[in-house]
Amino acid sequence: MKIGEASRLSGCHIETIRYYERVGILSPTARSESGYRCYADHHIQQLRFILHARELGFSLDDIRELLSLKEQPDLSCQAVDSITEKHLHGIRNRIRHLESLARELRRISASCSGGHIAECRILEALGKP
Amino acid sequence: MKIGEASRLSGCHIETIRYYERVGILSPTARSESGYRCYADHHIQQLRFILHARELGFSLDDIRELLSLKEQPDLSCQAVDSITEKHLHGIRNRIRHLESLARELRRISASCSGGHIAECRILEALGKP
DNA sequence: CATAAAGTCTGTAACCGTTACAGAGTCAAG
DNA sequence: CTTGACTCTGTAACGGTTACAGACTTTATG
Repeated sequence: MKIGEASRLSGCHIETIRYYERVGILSPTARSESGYRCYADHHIQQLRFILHARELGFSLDDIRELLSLKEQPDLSCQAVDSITEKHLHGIRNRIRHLESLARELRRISASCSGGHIAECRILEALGKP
Repeated sequence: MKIGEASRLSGCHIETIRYYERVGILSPTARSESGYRCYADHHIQQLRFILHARELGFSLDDIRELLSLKEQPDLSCQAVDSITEKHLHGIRNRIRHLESLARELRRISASCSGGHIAECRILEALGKP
């Protein structure tokens, strides 16, 4: 199967598929006589895996590791857990950070009483150290 | 004042200061005979403004606009409000998105009962479309 | 069978906001 | 005069794509 069909089946953009192969996330593909990439079912599965993991915010490095763990069925799944936990932790940190930004922004924003730029409390607040 | 002192006073890295000037966020600087950039107080204030706005997650484009609004004291501060609101809105969206990722990750993660990779529910879940 | 249209290839650059580095020049203190 | 700290320019890297340009191949239509 060629890249267009792989793209339709996996949901990944064509350019992204080529990119994944280039950076070693996706297994190398065979090539047709004319140089076209040939995809097999396991490529589609990998692409779906990558897509879903990306949607969940995993980095390509994480995904690379998850895919390589997947190849070793006898290993304990502790490593998988740990990657997942670390990622979840990172997400929670980002949420906390964004929440504190939102609080600060609301505070600053609430101080505006709708006059002219000269008396704008928002700009004033942003200028403070 | 030279860039080192501007950096110390503003809290921005030297490289970042030069970058801000290059992309037109920071006002152009005068140059000494030997080509060194010369900073005045208003540059320091701009840099502090930029730094604080960046810490609050505003994009450089937003900041460019905020700084240009700041130069027009007679305008209504509605434009400032609207940039702030839009940014706050974006942050809330990102929070919601991250929260849904976190929920999904917890769900997936909870399904793991600690066996081998072969039966790993996390990897299985990630492989599903 | 010729041609047009769609698909694919490679290589390169753009996006954002920095940061880092190389190699050259400048300035102040000892 | 030399050493060290500072600054300059230009370029490339980071992550994760996406978007080209220009060449080639395959498929569909006349």
